[in-house]
Amino acid sequence: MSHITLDDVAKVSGFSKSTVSRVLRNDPNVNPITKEKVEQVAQRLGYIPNIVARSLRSKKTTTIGVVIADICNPFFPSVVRGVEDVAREKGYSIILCNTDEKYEREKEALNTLIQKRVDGLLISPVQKKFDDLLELRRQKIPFVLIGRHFDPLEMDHIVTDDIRGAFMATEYLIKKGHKKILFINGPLYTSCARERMAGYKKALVENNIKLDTKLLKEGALKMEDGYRVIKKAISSKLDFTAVFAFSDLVAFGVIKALKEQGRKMPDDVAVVGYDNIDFGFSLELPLTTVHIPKYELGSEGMKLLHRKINEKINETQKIVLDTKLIIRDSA
Amino acid sequence: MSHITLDDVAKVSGFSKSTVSRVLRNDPNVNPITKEKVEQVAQRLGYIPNIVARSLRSKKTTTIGVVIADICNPFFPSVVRGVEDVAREKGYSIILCNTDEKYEREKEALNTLIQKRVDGLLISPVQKKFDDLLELRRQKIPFVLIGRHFDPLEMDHIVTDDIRGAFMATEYLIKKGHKKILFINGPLYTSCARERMAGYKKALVENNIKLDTKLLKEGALKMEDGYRVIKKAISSKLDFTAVFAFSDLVAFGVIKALKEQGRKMPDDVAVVGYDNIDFGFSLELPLTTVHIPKYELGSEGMKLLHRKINEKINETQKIVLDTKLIIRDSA
DNA sequence: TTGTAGGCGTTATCAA
DNA sequence: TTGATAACGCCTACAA
Repeated sequence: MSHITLDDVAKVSGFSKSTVSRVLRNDPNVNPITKEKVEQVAQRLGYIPNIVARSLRSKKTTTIGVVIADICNPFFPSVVRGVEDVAREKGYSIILCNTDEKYEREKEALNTLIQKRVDGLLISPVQKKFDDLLELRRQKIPFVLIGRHFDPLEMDHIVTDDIRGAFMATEYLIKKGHKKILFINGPLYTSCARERMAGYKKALVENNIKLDTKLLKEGALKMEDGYRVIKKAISSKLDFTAVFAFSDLVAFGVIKALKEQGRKMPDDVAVVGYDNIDFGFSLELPLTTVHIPKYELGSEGMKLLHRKINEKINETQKIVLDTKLIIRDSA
Repeated sequence: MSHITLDDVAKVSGFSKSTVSRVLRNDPNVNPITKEKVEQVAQRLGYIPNIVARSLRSKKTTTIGVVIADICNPFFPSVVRGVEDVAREKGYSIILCNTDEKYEREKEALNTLIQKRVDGLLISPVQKKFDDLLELRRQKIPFVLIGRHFDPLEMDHIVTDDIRGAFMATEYLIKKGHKKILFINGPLYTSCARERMAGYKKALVENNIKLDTKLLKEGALKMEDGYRVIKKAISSKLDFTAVFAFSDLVAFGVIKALKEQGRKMPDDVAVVGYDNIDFGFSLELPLTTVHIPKYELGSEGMKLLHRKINEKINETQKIVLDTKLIIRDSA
């Protein structure tokens, strides 16, 4: 309850509200001596600017919304950290929302964030629907998509080269002699799942391996999903010598299931993950995986958003970051 | 730029601003028919409440600040998730700030958060200084400390029973026959490091083992710290048969260094961590550790904060959650 | 149940 | 360089 307002500082210092406001905003159009005096009074009274009031008047909240699936998914902390570092540097705070990949939650989050008048948004969209994003656009609220994008819709985004990532992973397995590569993909409503599928197929085609749709699974997001798919695959006697998982998390489930079945890795079955999350290196079986620049996804995404907010850029900006194959012991 | 304001809805619907305001806040004192009409108009015009304006007037932002060391530290995502789940349920958003254990950063974060008039704060304090927290108290802004606390200062907090946690870990090692237990503790300016030290000593005393200060190291927070301490200990021919690390992260560094030295675990050296972070189970060497209820630290912390904000509780609330020893393969 | 008036604390605009 | 005045969009108090 700092009851001290700009008005109080004005009265005590003897200057007008406008002048005091200028001083406190570091407006250059103010006499240095005045500035000094006002600052001293403000200091002495313990004045604390009310950003809510400032926001109402200036229509800027210096706050941005960050909407992700789940901060507990080891993919996201680095992304969020990248965002926050750049945001802080530019004078923004971030409001964090988890959607758990549920469209309704995403919609609610965006609604709240719109009502709170954030200056912009960074979103890793669920992609089951996108009406909420169109609404954002209609409201002319700047936003940048992170890690996923909508093909036909022209929306600013920053993603990784997942076609190439999946291609590298698959080709690596093929070069190792594998022909029956079980691909446990993510939900196909996500752009990254579709692109990884494209990369997987491309590698097969270029190496003259016929696509076997029985080796294509989709919808995996968590460790349990990988575990379940493998258990089922084995009980139904599916024939495969390698697994390419949608994420390291899914790969962990795969490895767990495979181990329970007594399959040796990488000899009986080779496993490749995706994301290169922390500690993937110190696992029982150090994971071969595709590295995604998570921190940069966040930091560069925030930089783009900042430009979108402050410059009037009309063209859609699309940033694609490189992926990299990390070879360890699991394949 | 939804230019539609409450005023517009009032004019179009033919009612006054107050009535419209009542409708939109679900104030019971309004004729259902009126409510219906107003809601329809609001809907038709695409009215979006401006929470900034509401906050200025009502002095409530429905936003709380969450100040932690680093979301990339695997300890924090669950904590933050616990906070966010409860916050969302109660109608709050969370602004996330990382301090990297730097007091200046904590102070800046709190400053910004105060200026943004958050309704309350959840803080995992750096503890090198606490002037900023006293300022918070002076301003009568509700806040709850998470995971750390200040002994003499009466501040609301939620922590885990680290004396007991460290006691259990140490005693477990002793029962296994270890007498020379290297304790790589965290920075002693943190309450949890001091309490774990107390638990460590208590276990020694109760088992008639003389404390060897050469086996006491402090200040470790990251993986590198654990790695470095072990390297140095070995090069200086320090004699130890077990290591109790401040965190799983530190333990990872310990294990790495030990492995490089060709020491077998747990036979040559037993290692116990702390926190029970994800994937600690699937490491090359599944980690024996002390479990901390991270999610509950966040969710219960948020519940307490919510009570602090809405009820006028004067007594300091102190919550202590249980810790639990998780025995796996590293010790 | 509804309406009127005023103010929350700041910045924008215009004038001096 | 400084000041007066009017918003920003909403809610609170009080009156009708």
